[in-house]
Amino acid sequence: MSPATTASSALAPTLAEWGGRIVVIVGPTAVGKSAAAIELAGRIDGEIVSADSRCVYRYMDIGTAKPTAEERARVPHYLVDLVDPDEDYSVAHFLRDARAALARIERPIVVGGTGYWVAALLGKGVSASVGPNAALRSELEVLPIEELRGRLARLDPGARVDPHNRRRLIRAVEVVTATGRPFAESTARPEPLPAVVFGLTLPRDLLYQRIDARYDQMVAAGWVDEVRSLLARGYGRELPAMSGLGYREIAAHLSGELTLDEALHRTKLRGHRYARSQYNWFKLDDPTIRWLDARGPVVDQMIAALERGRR
RNA sequence: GGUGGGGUGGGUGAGUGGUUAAUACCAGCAGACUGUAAAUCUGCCGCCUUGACUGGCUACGCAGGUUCGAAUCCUGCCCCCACCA
Repeated sequence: MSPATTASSALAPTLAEWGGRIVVIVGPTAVGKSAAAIELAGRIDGEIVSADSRCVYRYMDIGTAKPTAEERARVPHYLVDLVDPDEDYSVAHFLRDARAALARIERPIVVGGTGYWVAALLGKGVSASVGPNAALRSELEVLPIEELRGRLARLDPGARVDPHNRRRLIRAVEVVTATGRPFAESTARPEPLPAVVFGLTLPRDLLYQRIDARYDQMVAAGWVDEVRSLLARGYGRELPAMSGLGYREIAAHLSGELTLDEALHRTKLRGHRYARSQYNWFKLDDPTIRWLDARGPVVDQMIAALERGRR
């Protein structure tokens, strides 16, 4: 429970009063989701549930644009700094933890750019309750892809999986092996959570400018040292946690493979691509998302929409 | 001034007579998504045309030439790089 709750709960509608709907803020990277969420939280006495696959890792703060200590002191944040960079954390953990958080927060604001996670939380996503099988994975990893396809076809002739996508093929084999049932039947569909979803967006060229500027700021804020200390702690760049934009590039710079400028440049370009791909989860023509131009008074607009929704 | 190397589609850069609108990568655009999701994978990507299979046009520094046919061979010119003077 937030420290501010007592003071303002009389004024702020609870989740139940909003028809039990959870506020969700989505949008591409660097569009301003976090800032908007923090401002919104301050005004409605809300608490933030992060749906960001990079913010769950400890020691990775600058490059993931993790909310700062000050921000976290002002507004409670959930699902941040949960695991060390060499630990497993994936959508299943997220669903478990996010649901647990939602269950004990009165006015949750889910904020995140990880489309798959948000979709899963809202009930659109699916996930089989089969954990990773490291031994099997490493065995399949080195198999020629045709053999991998053949293996899945023998286990489950009807499985529909992208035949080019090794990772998906492996996952399907893993699931079918564990359950002994067709892949399609292993779908676990979580019950949908009622939500009001706000999307923040910007024209592409402006968004790219903001992405670029943000990476410049991150470097100025000591991002290179952050990566250096991660490596020094023994967190190698091959870790999934290190797949966050820029970490491997900066690691390559630290080992002399790239100049800092080259590393930064590549990171920016990957950032553009990432932003683009986020629109595949949050589509501008999705009628369930209330899109707002990030240049506008988005928090006012959100509050107005929520007020309207109450009546 | 001389010698050698080179000028290819937004960028880098393959290609050395036909199967080449032209490999690949990047950028850009669109899409997929059952425990790595900031991951992984797919499609498009000269111009015009067709709903589509298609059809047409223009292209590999510039200008000529050889050839049935040239980005690829020859000649001249322009520009760039390296070395020599």
